[in-house]
Amino acid sequence: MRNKEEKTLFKMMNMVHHEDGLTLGLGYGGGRTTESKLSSDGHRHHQFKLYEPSLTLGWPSEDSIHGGYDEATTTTTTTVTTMAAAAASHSSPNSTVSSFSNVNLSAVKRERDIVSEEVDLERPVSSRISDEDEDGSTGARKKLRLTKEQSALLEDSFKEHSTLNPKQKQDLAHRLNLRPRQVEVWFQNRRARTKLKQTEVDCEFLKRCCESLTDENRRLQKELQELKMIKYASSMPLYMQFPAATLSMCPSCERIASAGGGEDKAKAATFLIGAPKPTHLYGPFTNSPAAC
DNA sequence: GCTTTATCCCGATTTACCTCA
DNA sequence: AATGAGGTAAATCGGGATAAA
Repeated sequence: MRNKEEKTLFKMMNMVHHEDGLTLGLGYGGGRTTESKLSSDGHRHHQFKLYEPSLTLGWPSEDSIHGGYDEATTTTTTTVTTMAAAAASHSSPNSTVSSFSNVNLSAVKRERDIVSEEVDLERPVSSRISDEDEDGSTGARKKLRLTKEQSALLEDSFKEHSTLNPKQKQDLAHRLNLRPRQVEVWFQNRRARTKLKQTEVDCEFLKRCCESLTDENRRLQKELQELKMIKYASSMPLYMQFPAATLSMCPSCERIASAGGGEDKAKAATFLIGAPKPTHLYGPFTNSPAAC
C-alpha cells in the first residue's frame, strides 16, 4: 500500500537529514517513522514519531509559550478544578463581537466540521464550550485560550505521538474538556510549529555550512593561484626569472646563461631561449584572492 | 477499474488576544 | 490610561491523498 505517510516519508528521504552532523537536510524533526493501520472502528491510525533532531533549538518553556496567556479567557466550563477556576475567574475584557462575516463565510465548512467531529454527545453540554460561543449565534468568534494544564497535557500527548487516532483524540478531548476538533486543530498547529522551528534550525545550519564552504573555497582559490604562479614562473625564460645581474652572455655560443646558476639552469636557459615570451609577466591569475 | 464519500492532513491565511513601547 | 504595532496561537479555508463503499 502506498499511503500518504509513505509518500511523505519518500519526500523526506529525498531531503538528507543531518543526524550524524555530516549531512544536512530540511526534514522536520530530522525524520520520522510512520505507522498506518486500520483500527477496529475502521479509521486509519497514523503514528508519526519524530526522531530526536540532531540539531535542535530549545523549545520555549510553557511560560514563554503562553506568556501572559496563562489567564484563561475561555468561557469553557470545566470539571477540572483549576481549569474551572481559571475559566470562571477570567473573562476577556476585549472580547468583541466583530466577526459576523467570518462566521457566515465559514458556516458551511464549520458546519461540516462540527457535524463530522462533534460525536462526543455523551458529554454534558455544560462541560463543553458554551454553544453560544460555539455556533456563533452571538456573532462572536471567541478565541479559546488554553490553560496551562490543558497545554501541558497536550504537549505531553504530542511528545508521545504527534498525530492522533480518533480514539486518542476523543480521549484527549474528554480529558481536556475540549471538542475533538479543537484537539485536532491544536495538533495540526503544533505540527506546523514544530516544522517551522526545524526549518529555522536547518536554515541556520545551512547558513553556517555555506559560510564554512565559502571560506574553504577562498582558501583553495588562493592556493590554486599560488600554484599557477609557480607553474608560470617555471615556464618563463630564465632572463625573466632572474635579475639581469645574474645573467651573462656566453661568449662562445652567444646564448644567455645564468652566472650564478648551475649547469641545469644553463641548460634550461638554452632550452627556453626560443620559447615565446608570455604576454604578461603574471598571467591571467593575478586576481587577489579576495576578489574570488 | 471508476466514482463517490468521508476522513485526515497540510499550507496558507485570518482572527482574537496579548505584550510592550 | 489609552493606543497602535507586533507577536502568538486558535481557528478557518482550500485542496490533496487515501480508504472504503
